Amino acid sequence: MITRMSRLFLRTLRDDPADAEVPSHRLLVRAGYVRRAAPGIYSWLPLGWRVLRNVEKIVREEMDAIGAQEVHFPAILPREPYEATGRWTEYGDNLFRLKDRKGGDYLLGPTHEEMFTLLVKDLYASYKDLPLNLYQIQTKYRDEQRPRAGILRGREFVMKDSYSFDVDDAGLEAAYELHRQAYIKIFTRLGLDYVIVKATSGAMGGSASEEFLAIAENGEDTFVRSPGGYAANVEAVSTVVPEAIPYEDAPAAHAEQTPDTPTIATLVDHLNEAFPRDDRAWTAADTLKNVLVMLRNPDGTREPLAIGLPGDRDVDEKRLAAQVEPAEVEPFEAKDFAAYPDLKKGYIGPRVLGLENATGIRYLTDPRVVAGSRWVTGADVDGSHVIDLTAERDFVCDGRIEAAEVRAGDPAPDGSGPLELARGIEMGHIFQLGRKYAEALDLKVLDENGKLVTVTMGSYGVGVSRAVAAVVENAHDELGIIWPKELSPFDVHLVIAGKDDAIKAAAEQLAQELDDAGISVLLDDRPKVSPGVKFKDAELIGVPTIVVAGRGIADGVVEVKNRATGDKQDVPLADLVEHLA
RNA sequence: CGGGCUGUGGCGCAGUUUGGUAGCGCGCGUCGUUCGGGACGACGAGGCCGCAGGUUCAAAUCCUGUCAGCCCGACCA
Repeated sequence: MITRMSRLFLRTLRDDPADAEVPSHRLLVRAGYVRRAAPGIYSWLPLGWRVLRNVEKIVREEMDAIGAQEVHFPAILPREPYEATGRWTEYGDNLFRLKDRKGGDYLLGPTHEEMFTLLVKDLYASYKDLPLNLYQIQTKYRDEQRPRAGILRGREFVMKDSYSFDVDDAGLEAAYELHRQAYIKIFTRLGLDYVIVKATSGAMGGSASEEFLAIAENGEDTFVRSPGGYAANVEAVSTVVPEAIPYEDAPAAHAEQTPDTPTIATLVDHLNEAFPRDDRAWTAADTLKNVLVMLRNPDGTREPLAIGLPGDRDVDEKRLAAQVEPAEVEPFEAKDFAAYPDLKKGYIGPRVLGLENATGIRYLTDPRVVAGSRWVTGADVDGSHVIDLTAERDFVCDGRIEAAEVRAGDPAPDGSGPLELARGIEMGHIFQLGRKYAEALDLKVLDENGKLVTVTMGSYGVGVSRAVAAVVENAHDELGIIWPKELSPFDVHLVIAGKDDAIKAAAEQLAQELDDAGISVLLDDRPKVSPGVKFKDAELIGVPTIVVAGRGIADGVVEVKNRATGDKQDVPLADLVEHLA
């Protein structure tokens, strides 16, 4: 069927909408793909709906190809399963909750682990039924505190989620690898510039986990990569541990007066003035900073934690949070200091920290604090620091922690060169869930010995509606969108440029021929619309091939334009179908 | 939840300081001219000025409250 612009439910906007900031949001609204219905909630117009379905088609094909079977759950879900896994409360305000007329609790599904697990439990009971891979393409609901960036982060969005069910770890790993390969195909077909990064498992629990990030300036996730191909989420980067340093001949630690040096900067200045080094100046990296936080465990108990790290680095809150999960990090407040009189704020040293020392506070250090490394650090007396305090000889810690910020130029853990920081949009997430949900919901099967075993699961997601926006972020210019072939709402945008009946007739015939050949056509047959407007709209809408039927018709040719490159070429009418096929 | 900015026809905005007939551009309708890079003229339709109170003879404009949007931060399987 030929789609006619004269009848298409579409209105393009000449100006950028005032409430849109990021390119994908601006362009999808301007070009008439979506309209905002409520904060973070969008309606899809004919053009947008076609693109969304194209994404779904790619996802379906690749999921079907690995033997996953499509199902469809309700979006509105009962409370009980989410109560069983603790997520009714864990999700907090992010959950859209509602009540039925009898007062029963329901929720709009933010994700469907529980429902899939229960469905399998409902029907299957034997190892012979496994492995099993199920997926759905569903509308998900999360009442985000601050939806933003249009389609990129909405409160209602379309997601493909799939789940694998296996009897053993080997099966889970195979299912995971299958998904990984399928995702590579999906994101390649979407035309996204993406990277696969190691991720932390987050609140989902489980172990192995990777994220597929579309590389984009407007992305919300920071990741690192090296020239040698290493890539990881910032939370997952491990520090390269320096060699231990022999310390037999190291000078003894000595406490010195360092009045009015409450910050690292003032301390370094004071050191260089009062205790200059022979070889070089003191820097912040010579100091050992001890940061205190309070951890709140899921059961509500609180426990202090001290973190020792080089003074030139700050604690990265996300990295710290990922390390101490499921506990939550809270600030160490004045009243907490009051409870530990040995802590001298601004002059805290490792010798009062640690389970075996005065305060009994657990003390974890950055991996860079290796045996034999020498530090300037607090002397636990107001106005005094210790110089040459040597790790292992003069103090010990209770363990290591990866909580220091990662900086551009830091070495990649696999030796593949210096790290670079970049931003990405999370497009897919695969992980080996393990038995967390199966245990909570009691999904067990009989194994070949007739013994009950808990099923192990994997969970895999693709942001389908988000992909539409991510692709636009990746592929646009100042004129509008530039769709990759597989996503474009149409194969060809045919513009009638001219009022001649001969031009119209030729264009109509071309449209029919293309359509007959299975090439979908958007025909701009709007009467009384000037060619300039039609060209601008075509560029804004972003169909990759624009064909102009205009003055060339007299010579038996049309102009074929490549939206991406701007290349133009005259093609004889008779050759057009073959040229575009 | 903190900080900043903003709510006026479908879209983009002016008007608010100093209260007194609600305006401009785009878009939309009719007619005519135009027709390869967002054409022109004429006439026209469309607005409880976010909402609720208050002050006043009179409120888009002043006061109080409230709701919403956007951006930054915190949060985010």
